[in-house]
Amino acid sequence: MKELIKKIKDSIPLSKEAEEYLFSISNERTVPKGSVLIRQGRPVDMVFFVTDGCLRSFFIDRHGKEHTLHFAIRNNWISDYIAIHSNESATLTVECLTESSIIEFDTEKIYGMLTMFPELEPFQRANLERLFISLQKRIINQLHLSAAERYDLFLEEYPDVEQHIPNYHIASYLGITQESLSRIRANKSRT
Amino acid sequence: MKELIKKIKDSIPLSKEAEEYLFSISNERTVPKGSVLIRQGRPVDMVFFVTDGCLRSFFIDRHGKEHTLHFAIRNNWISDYIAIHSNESATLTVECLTESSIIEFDTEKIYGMLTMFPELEPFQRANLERLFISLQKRIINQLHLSAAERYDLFLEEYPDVEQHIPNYHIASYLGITQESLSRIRANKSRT
DNA sequence: TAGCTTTCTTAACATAGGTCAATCTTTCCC
DNA sequence: GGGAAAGATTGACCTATGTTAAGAAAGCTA
Repeated sequence: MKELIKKIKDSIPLSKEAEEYLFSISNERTVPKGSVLIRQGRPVDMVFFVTDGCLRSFFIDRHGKEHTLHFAIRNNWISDYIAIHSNESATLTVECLTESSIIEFDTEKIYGMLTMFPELEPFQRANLERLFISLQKRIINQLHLSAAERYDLFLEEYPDVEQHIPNYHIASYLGITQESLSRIRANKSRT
Repeated sequence: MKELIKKIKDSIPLSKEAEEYLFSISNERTVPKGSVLIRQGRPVDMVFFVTDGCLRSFFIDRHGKEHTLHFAIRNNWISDYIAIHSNESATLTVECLTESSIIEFDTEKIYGMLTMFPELEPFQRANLERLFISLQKRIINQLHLSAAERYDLFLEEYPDVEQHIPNYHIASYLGITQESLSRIRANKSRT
Protein backbone atom coordinates (compact mmCIF):
# COMPACT_ATOMS: atom_id res chain seq x y z
CA MET A 1 0.00 0.00 0.00
CA LYS A 2 2.96 2.28 0.61
CA GLU A 3 3.91 2.17 -3.06
CA LEU A 4 0.46 3.25 -4.13
CA ILE A 5 0.28 6.12 -1.65
CA LYS A 6 3.73 7.21 -2.76
CA LYS A 7 2.74 7.04 -6.39
CA ILE A 8 -0.26 9.26 -5.72
CA LYS A 9 1.69 11.71 -3.59
CA ASP A 10 4.33 12.00 -6.30
CA SER A 11 1.61 13.40 -8.48
CA ILE A 12 -0.72 15.41 -6.20
CA PRO A 13 -1.11 16.37 -2.52
CA LEU A 14 -3.26 13.77 -0.80
CA SER A 15 -5.37 14.69 2.23
CA LYS A 16 -5.27 12.54 5.35
CA GLU A 17 -8.97 11.76 4.91
CA ALA A 18 -8.56 10.59 1.33
CA GLU A 19 -5.58 8.47 2.28
CA GLU A 20 -7.51 6.86 5.12
CA TYR A 21 -10.51 6.21 2.98
CA LEU A 22 -8.39 4.69 0.25
CA PHE A 23 -6.80 2.45 2.84
CA SER A 24 -10.21 1.45 4.22
CA ILE A 25 -11.42 0.18 0.85
CA SER A 26 -8.16 -1.56 -0.08
CA ASN A 27 -7.46 -5.25 0.19
CA GLU A 28 -3.85 -6.30 -0.10
CA ARG A 29 -3.12 -9.90 -0.93
CA THR A 30 -0.81 -12.20 -2.82
CA VAL A 31 -2.17 -14.28 -5.64
CA PRO A 32 -0.60 -17.49 -6.91
CA LYS A 33 0.58 -18.00 -10.47
CA GLY A 34 -2.26 -19.10 -12.70
CA SER A 35 -5.11 -17.58 -10.72
CA VAL A 36 -7.78 -15.79 -12.69
CA LEU A 37 -9.00 -12.51 -11.23
CA ILE A 38 -11.47 -11.57 -13.94
CA ARG A 39 -13.05 -14.04 -16.32
CA GLN A 40 -14.49 -13.24 -19.74
CA GLY A 41 -18.29 -13.18 -19.51
CA ARG A 42 -18.48 -12.56 -15.76
CA PRO A 43 -19.25 -9.21 -14.10
CA VAL A 44 -16.30 -6.94 -13.35
CA ASP A 45 -16.34 -5.33 -9.92
CA MET A 46 -12.69 -5.06 -9.02
CA VAL A 47 -9.63 -3.18 -10.16
CA PHE A 48 -6.13 -4.25 -9.15
CA PHE A 49 -2.93 -2.39 -8.40
CA VAL A 50 0.16 -4.57 -8.76
CA THR A 51 2.92 -4.13 -6.19
CA ASP A 52 4.91 -7.15 -7.28
CA GLY A 53 4.83 -9.85 -9.94
CA CYS A 54 3.17 -9.86 -13.32
CA LEU A 55 -0.40 -10.18 -14.57
CA ARG A 56 -1.93 -9.91 -18.00
CA SER A 57 -5.32 -9.13 -19.52
CA PHE A 58 -6.27 -10.95 -22.68
CA PHE A 59 -9.08 -11.50 -25.12
CA ILE A 60 -10.23 -14.94 -26.27
CA ASP A 61 -11.44 -14.82 -29.86
CA ARG A 62 -14.08 -16.99 -31.51
CA HIS A 63 -11.45 -19.59 -32.45
CA GLY A 64 -10.35 -19.88 -28.85
CA LYS A 65 -7.10 -18.02 -29.45
CA GLU A 66 -5.81 -15.67 -26.79
CA HIS A 67 -4.64 -12.12 -27.53
CA THR A 68 -2.80 -10.28 -24.79
CA LEU A 69 -3.89 -6.67 -24.40
CA HIS A 70 -1.74 -5.65 -21.45
CA PHE A 71 0.96 -6.85 -19.12
CA ALA A 72 0.80 -5.30 -15.66
CA ILE A 73 3.94 -5.19 -13.58
CA ARG A 74 4.87 -3.35 -10.37
CA ASN A 75 3.01 -0.06 -9.99
CA ASN A 76 0.55 -0.77 -12.79
CA TRP A 77 -3.22 -0.98 -12.59
CA ILE A 78 -5.06 -3.78 -14.29
CA SER A 79 -8.69 -4.66 -14.85
CA ASP A 80 -11.16 -4.90 -17.73
CA TYR A 81 -11.76 -1.21 -18.37
CA ILE A 82 -13.77 -1.95 -21.48
CA ALA A 83 -16.32 -3.71 -19.31
CA ILE A 84 -16.18 -1.15 -16.51
CA HIS A 85 -16.75 1.85 -18.72
CA SER A 86 -19.45 0.27 -20.84
CA ASN A 87 -21.16 -1.40 -17.88
CA GLU A 88 -21.00 -4.82 -19.45
CA SER A 89 -19.68 -8.15 -18.29
CA ALA A 90 -16.03 -8.88 -18.94
CA THR A 91 -14.72 -9.10 -22.49
CA LEU A 92 -11.25 -9.75 -21.10
CA THR A 93 -9.71 -12.26 -18.76
CA VAL A 94 -7.15 -11.14 -16.18
CA GLU A 95 -4.72 -13.78 -15.04
CA CYS A 96 -1.70 -13.95 -12.82
CA LEU A 97 1.50 -14.98 -14.64
CA THR A 98 3.82 -15.17 -11.67
CA GLU A 99 3.02 -15.16 -7.98
CA SER A 100 2.10 -11.53 -7.39
CA SER A 101 1.21 -9.02 -4.73
CA ILE A 102 -1.80 -6.89 -5.52
CA ILE A 103 -4.10 -4.40 -3.87
CA GLU A 104 -7.68 -4.89 -4.89
CA PHE A 105 -10.41 -2.27 -4.88
CA ASP A 106 -14.12 -2.37 -5.47
CA THR A 107 -14.70 -0.55 -8.75
CA GLU A 108 -17.63 1.51 -7.51
CA LYS A 109 -15.83 2.55 -4.36
CA ILE A 110 -12.59 3.60 -5.99
CA TYR A 111 -14.31 5.52 -8.77
CA GLY A 112 -16.62 7.05 -6.15
CA MET A 113 -13.52 8.53 -4.55
CA LEU A 114 -13.17 10.92 -7.49
CA THR A 115 -16.51 12.44 -6.51
CA MET A 116 -15.78 12.37 -2.78
CA PHE A 117 -12.27 13.79 -3.19
CA PRO A 118 -12.15 15.88 -6.39
CA GLU A 119 -8.54 16.68 -5.55
CA LEU A 120 -7.80 13.22 -7.01
CA GLU A 121 -9.05 14.12 -10.48
CA PRO A 122 -5.72 15.44 -11.77
CA PHE A 123 -4.03 12.23 -10.64
CA GLN A 124 -6.52 10.10 -12.52
CA ARG A 125 -6.31 12.37 -15.54
CA ALA A 126 -2.53 12.01 -15.62
CA ASN A 127 -2.92 8.23 -15.49
CA LEU A 128 -5.40 8.22 -18.33
CA GLU A 129 -3.28 10.54 -20.44
CA ARG A 130 -0.28 8.28 -20.01
CA LEU A 131 -2.30 5.19 -20.95
CA PHE A 132 -3.85 6.96 -23.91
CA ILE A 133 -0.46 7.97 -25.27
CA SER A 134 1.02 4.52 -24.79
CA LEU A 135 -1.87 2.94 -26.68
CA GLN A 136 -1.53 5.45 -29.51
CA LYS A 137 2.14 4.58 -29.75
CA ARG A 138 1.38 0.88 -29.74
CA ILE A 139 -1.09 1.32 -32.59
CA ILE A 140 1.43 3.30 -34.61
CA ASN A 141 4.03 0.61 -33.97
CA GLN A 142 1.60 -2.09 -35.02
CA LEU A 143 0.93 -0.14 -38.23
CA HIS A 144 4.50 0.30 -39.41
CA LEU A 145 6.91 -2.06 -37.68
CA SER A 146 7.75 -5.68 -38.46
CA ALA A 147 7.20 -8.35 -35.83
CA ALA A 148 10.93 -8.44 -35.08
CA GLU A 149 11.02 -4.68 -34.49
CA ARG A 150 7.99 -4.85 -32.24
CA TYR A 151 9.69 -7.60 -30.25
CA ASP A 152 12.75 -5.39 -29.76
CA LEU A 153 10.54 -2.61 -28.44
CA PHE A 154 8.81 -5.07 -26.13
CA LEU A 155 12.14 -6.06 -24.65
CA GLU A 156 12.96 -2.43 -24.01
CA GLU A 157 9.62 -1.67 -22.46
CA TYR A 158 9.37 -4.77 -20.28
CA PRO A 159 13.03 -5.64 -19.69
CA ASP A 160 12.35 -7.91 -16.71
CA VAL A 161 9.27 -9.65 -17.95
CA GLU A 162 10.74 -11.87 -20.66
CA GLN A 163 12.58 -14.21 -18.33
CA HIS A 164 9.55 -14.86 -16.19
CA ILE A 165 6.74 -15.59 -18.58
CA PRO A 166 6.26 -18.03 -21.47
CA ASN A 167 7.14 -16.76 -24.92
CA TYR A 168 3.71 -17.49 -26.29
CA HIS A 169 2.24 -14.76 -24.12
CA ILE A 170 4.69 -12.31 -25.60
CA ALA A 171 3.83 -13.55 -29.09
CA SER A 172 0.13 -13.03 -28.39
CA TYR A 173 0.88 -9.47 -27.26
CA LEU A 174 2.86 -8.78 -30.43
CA GLY A 175 0.13 -10.22 -32.64
CA ILE A 176 2.13 -13.17 -33.96
CA THR A 177 2.31 -16.91 -33.23
CA GLN A 178 4.75 -18.47 -30.83
CA GLU A 179 6.44 -20.20 -33.79
CA SER A 180 7.10 -16.88 -35.47
CA LEU A 181 8.47 -15.42 -32.27
CA SER A 182 10.74 -18.43 -31.92
CA ARG A 183 12.08 -17.82 -35.43
CA ILE A 184 12.65 -14.15 -34.67
CA ARG A 185 14.58 -15.10 -31.55
CA ALA A 186 16.62 -17.66 -33.49
CA ASN A 187 17.48 -14.98 -36.05
CA LYS A 188 18.56 -12.52 -33.39
CA SER A 189 20.90 -14.93 -31.64
CA ARG A 190 22.40 -15.95 -34.99
CA THR A 191 23.74 -12.42 -35.60
CA MET B 1 -19.13 26.79 -30.84
CA LYS B 2 -22.69 25.90 -29.92
CA GLU B 3 -22.01 22.21 -30.54
CA LEU B 4 -19.03 22.21 -28.24
CA ILE B 5 -20.86 24.00 -25.43
CA LYS B 6 -23.73 21.59 -25.84
CA LYS B 7 -21.40 18.62 -25.77
CA ILE B 8 -19.89 19.85 -22.52
CA LYS B 9 -23.26 20.65 -20.94
CA ASP B 10 -24.54 17.20 -21.84
CA SER B 11 -21.83 15.86 -19.58
CA ILE B 12 -21.45 18.37 -16.73
CA PRO B 13 -22.93 21.70 -15.53
CA LEU B 14 -20.87 24.54 -17.00
CA SER B 15 -20.59 27.86 -15.19
CA LYS B 16 -21.18 31.10 -17.06
CA GLU B 17 -17.58 32.14 -16.33
CA ALA B 18 -16.11 28.96 -17.69
CA GLU B 19 -18.27 29.20 -20.78
CA GLU B 20 -17.20 32.78 -21.37
CA TYR B 21 -13.58 32.00 -20.86
CA LEU B 22 -13.78 29.04 -23.20
CA PHE B 23 -15.37 31.29 -25.78
CA SER B 24 -12.68 33.94 -25.29
CA ILE B 25 -9.87 31.52 -26.11
CA SER B 26 -11.65 29.88 -29.04
CA ASN B 27 -11.08 30.61 -32.68
CA GLU B 28 -13.63 29.26 -35.11
CA ARG B 29 -12.68 28.97 -38.73
CA THR B 30 -13.09 26.88 -41.83
CA VAL B 31 -10.08 25.14 -43.31
CA PRO B 32 -9.79 24.07 -46.94
CA LYS B 33 -9.21 20.49 -48.02
CA GLY B 34 -5.52 19.66 -47.99
CA SER B 35 -4.42 22.16 -45.39
CA VAL B 36 -2.00 20.95 -42.78
CA LEU B 37 -2.67 22.09 -39.22
CA ILE B 38 0.16 20.27 -37.49
CA ARG B 39 3.30 19.12 -39.22
CA GLN B 40 5.62 16.33 -38.07
CA GLY B 41 8.72 17.86 -36.48
CA ARG B 42 7.17 21.24 -35.68
CA PRO B 43 5.99 22.39 -32.24
CA VAL B 44 2.39 21.59 -31.30
CA ASP B 45 0.52 24.45 -29.68
CA MET B 46 -3.04 23.96 -30.83
CA VAL B 47 -5.84 21.46 -30.37
CA PHE B 48 -8.83 21.38 -32.70
CA PHE B 49 -12.49 20.58 -32.24
CA VAL B 50 -14.20 19.59 -35.47
CA THR B 51 -17.73 20.90 -36.06
CA ASP B 52 -17.93 19.79 -39.67
CA GLY B 53 -15.86 17.91 -42.23
CA CYS B 54 -13.10 15.39 -41.72
CA LEU B 55 -9.45 15.56 -40.65
CA ARG B 56 -6.88 12.90 -39.94
CA SER B 57 -3.70 12.54 -37.93
CA PHE B 58 -1.00 10.32 -39.36
CA PHE B 59 2.54 9.17 -38.85
CA ILE B 60 5.17 9.18 -41.58
CA ASP B 61 7.59 6.29 -41.17
CA ARG B 62 11.24 6.12 -42.18
CA HIS B 63 10.28 4.84 -45.65
CA GLY B 64 8.01 7.82 -46.18
CA LYS B 65 4.84 5.78 -45.81
CA GLU B 66 1.87 7.32 -44.05
CA HIS B 67 -0.05 5.54 -41.30
CA THR B 68 -3.33 7.04 -40.22
CA LEU B 69 -3.81 7.08 -36.46
CA HIS B 70 -7.17 8.84 -36.25
CA PHE B 71 -9.98 10.28 -38.33
CA ALA B 72 -11.75 13.19 -36.68
CA ILE B 73 -15.30 13.98 -37.74
CA ARG B 74 -18.00 16.25 -36.31
CA ASN B 75 -17.71 16.60 -32.52
CA ASN B 76 -14.25 15.02 -32.32
CA TRP B 77 -11.08 16.57 -31.01
CA ILE B 78 -7.87 16.20 -32.92
CA SER B 79 -4.24 17.13 -32.31
CA ASP B 80 -0.93 15.40 -31.66
CA TYR B 81 -1.44 14.30 -28.08
CA ILE B 82 1.75 12.29 -28.09
CA ALA B 83 3.66 15.52 -28.59
CA ILE B 84 1.55 17.54 -26.17
CA HIS B 85 1.86 15.12 -23.29
CA SER B 86 5.53 14.43 -23.76
CA ASN B 87 6.40 18.06 -24.49
CA GLU B 88 8.07 17.25 -27.76
CA SER B 89 7.64 18.47 -31.28
CA ALA B 90 5.07 16.76 -33.43
CA THR B 91 5.46 13.09 -34.31
CA LEU B 92 2.19 13.27 -36.21
CA THR B 93 0.83 15.37 -39.03
CA VAL B 94 -2.76 16.63 -38.90
CA GLU B 95 -4.35 17.33 -42.24
CA CYS B 96 -7.74 18.35 -43.50
CA LEU B 97 -9.37 15.75 -45.80
CA THR B 98 -12.47 17.72 -46.78
CA GLU B 99 -13.25 21.38 -46.29
CA SER B 100 -13.96 21.52 -42.57
CA SER B 101 -15.16 23.79 -39.79
CA ILE B 102 -13.02 23.70 -36.70
CA ILE B 103 -12.60 25.53 -33.43
CA GLU B 104 -8.99 25.96 -32.48
CA PHE B 105 -7.59 26.40 -29.00
CA ASP B 106 -4.18 27.16 -27.65
CA THR B 107 -3.01 24.00 -25.89
CA GLU B 108 -1.74 25.78 -22.77
CA LYS B 109 -4.88 27.84 -22.40
CA ILE B 110 -7.35 25.01 -22.79
CA TYR B 111 -5.44 22.68 -20.47
CA GLY B 112 -5.08 25.59 -18.06
CA MET B 113 -8.86 25.68 -17.85
CA LEU B 114 -8.81 22.41 -15.93
CA THR B 115 -6.90 24.19 -13.17
CA MET B 116 -8.97 27.37 -13.37
CA PHE B 117 -12.27 25.49 -13.47
CA PRO B 118 -11.83 22.11 -11.74
CA GLU B 119 -15.52 21.44 -12.40
CA LEU B 120 -14.34 20.53 -15.93
CA GLU B 121 -12.21 17.62 -14.76
CA PRO B 122 -15.00 15.01 -14.92
CA PHE B 123 -15.75 16.09 -18.49
CA GLN B 124 -12.16 15.63 -19.52
CA ARG B 125 -11.93 12.35 -17.66
CA ALA B 126 -14.98 11.03 -19.50
CA ASN B 127 -13.38 12.03 -22.81
CA LEU B 128 -10.14 10.29 -21.94
CA GLU B 129 -11.90 7.17 -20.75
CA ARG B 130 -13.84 6.95 -24.00
CA LEU B 131 -10.68 7.39 -26.06
CA PHE B 132 -8.79 4.88 -23.96
CA ILE B 133 -11.49 2.25 -24.43
CA SER B 134 -11.74 2.84 -28.16
CA LEU B 135 -7.98 2.42 -28.54
CA GLN B 136 -8.02 -0.79 -26.50
CA LYS B 137 -10.75 -2.11 -28.77
CA ARG B 138 -8.81 -1.12 -31.84
CA ILE B 139 -5.73 -2.97 -30.59
CA ILE B 140 -7.77 -6.07 -29.88
CA ASN B 141 -9.31 -5.87 -33.35
CA GLN B 142 -5.89 -5.47 -34.91
CA LEU B 143 -4.73 -8.56 -33.01
CA HIS B 144 -7.45 -10.97 -34.05
CA LEU B 145 -9.38 -9.74 -37.09
CA SER B 146 -8.52 -10.07 -40.76
CA ALA B 147 -8.14 -6.94 -42.85
CA ALA B 148 -11.57 -7.55 -44.41
CA GLU B 149 -13.21 -7.75 -40.98
CA ARG B 150 -11.47 -4.60 -39.83
CA TYR B 151 -12.72 -2.84 -42.95
CA ASP B 152 -16.29 -3.87 -42.13
CA LEU B 153 -15.92 -2.43 -38.65
CA PHE B 154 -14.50 0.76 -40.11
CA LEU B 155 -17.56 1.15 -42.30
CA GLU B 156 -19.79 0.75 -39.26
CA GLU B 157 -17.83 3.18 -37.17
CA TYR B 158 -17.39 5.87 -39.82
CA PRO B 159 -20.41 5.33 -42.06
CA ASP B 160 -20.22 8.71 -43.76
CA VAL B 161 -16.50 8.99 -44.16
CA GLU B 162 -15.89 6.42 -46.88
CA GLN B 163 -17.57 8.37 -49.68
CA HIS B 164 -15.63 11.52 -48.98
CA ILE B 165 -12.04 10.43 -48.62
CA PRO B 166 -9.63 8.42 -50.78
CA ASN B 167 -9.45 4.70 -50.11
CA TYR B 168 -5.75 4.78 -49.47
CA HIS B 169 -6.30 6.77 -46.30
CA ILE B 170 -8.67 4.08 -45.08
CA ALA B 171 -6.12 1.41 -46.02
CA SER B 172 -3.44 3.26 -44.06
CA TYR B 173 -5.77 3.33 -41.04
CA LEU B 174 -6.44 -0.40 -41.30
CA GLY B 175 -2.75 -1.20 -41.64
CA ILE B 176 -2.90 -2.52 -45.20
CA THR B 177 -1.99 -1.22 -48.66
CA GLN B 178 -4.47 0.44 -50.95
CA GLU B 179 -4.13 -2.52 -53.33
CA SER B 180 -5.18 -4.94 -50.61
CA LEU B 181 -8.14 -2.77 -49.73
CA SER B 182 -9.11 -2.65 -53.36
CA ARG B 183 -9.09 -6.45 -53.49
CA ILE B 184 -11.18 -6.65 -50.33
CA ARG B 185 -13.71 -4.29 -51.86
CA ALA B 186 -13.77 -6.29 -55.09
CA ASN B 187 -14.45 -9.46 -53.07
CA LYS B 188 -17.26 -7.86 -51.14
CA SER B 189 -19.09 -6.62 -54.21
CA ARG B 190 -18.72 -10.02 -55.87
CA THR B 191 -20.83 -11.73 -53.21
C1' DT C 1 -15.61 19.17 -73.45
C1' DA C 2 -10.68 18.10 -73.54
C1' DG C 3 -6.97 16.97 -71.16
C1' DC C 4 -4.66 16.74 -66.88
C1' DT C 5 -4.28 14.72 -62.31
C1' DT C 6 -5.72 11.88 -58.84
C1' DT C 7 -7.63 7.65 -57.45
C1' DC C 8 -8.82 2.87 -58.09
C1' DT C 9 -8.33 -1.66 -59.95
C1' DT C 10 -6.04 -5.69 -61.66
C1' DA C 11 -2.34 -8.95 -62.55
C1' DA C 12 2.04 -11.35 -61.72
C1' DC C 13 5.09 -12.24 -58.54
C1' DA C 14 7.44 -11.92 -53.72
C1' DT C 15 7.47 -12.42 -48.78
C1' DA C 16 6.26 -12.30 -43.85
C1' DG C 17 4.06 -14.76 -41.03
C1' DG C 18 0.57 -18.73 -40.12
C1' DT C 19 -0.40 -23.83 -39.76
C1' DC C 20 0.54 -28.37 -38.67
C1' DA C 21 3.39 -31.73 -36.96
C1' DA C 22 7.45 -33.60 -35.01
C1' DT C 23 11.02 -33.22 -31.75
C1' DC C 24 13.84 -31.27 -28.38
C1' DT C 25 14.38 -28.87 -23.81
C1' DT C 26 13.09 -27.35 -19.46
C1' DT C 27 10.41 -27.39 -15.42
C1' DC C 28 8.11 -29.31 -11.92
C1' DC C 29 6.27 -32.81 -9.06
C1' DC C 30 5.93 -37.40 -6.75
C1' DG D 1 15.92 -38.95 -9.88
C1' DG D 2 12.46 -40.20 -13.17
C1' DG D 3 8.63 -39.20 -15.73
C1' DA D 4 4.99 -36.18 -17.09
C1' DA D 5 3.73 -31.74 -18.45
C1' DA D 6 4.77 -27.37 -20.28
C1' DG D 7 7.38 -24.67 -23.25
C1' DA D 8 10.49 -23.87 -27.22
C1' DT D 9 12.29 -24.97 -31.64
C1' DT D 10 12.37 -26.50 -36.34
C1' DG D 11 10.79 -27.95 -40.95
C1' DA D 12 7.54 -28.24 -44.83
C1' DC D 13 4.06 -26.17 -46.66
C1' DC D 14 0.28 -22.52 -47.11
C1' DT D 15 -2.03 -18.00 -47.30
C1' DA D 16 -2.81 -13.19 -46.69
C1' DT D 17 -0.92 -9.28 -47.78
C1' DG D 18 2.92 -6.51 -49.95
C1' DT D 19 5.32 -4.95 -54.29
C1' DT D 20 5.64 -3.42 -58.78
C1' DA D 21 3.69 -2.03 -62.80
C1' DA D 22 0.16 -1.00 -65.94
C1' DG D 23 -4.06 0.66 -67.24
C1' DA D 24 -8.95 2.25 -66.29
C1' DA D 25 -12.00 5.36 -64.05
C1' DA D 26 -13.22 9.49 -61.90
C1' DG D 27 -12.59 14.35 -60.84
C1' DC D 28 -11.04 18.86 -61.90
C1' DT D 29 -10.18 22.82 -64.36
C1' DA D 30 -9.17 25.50 -68.31
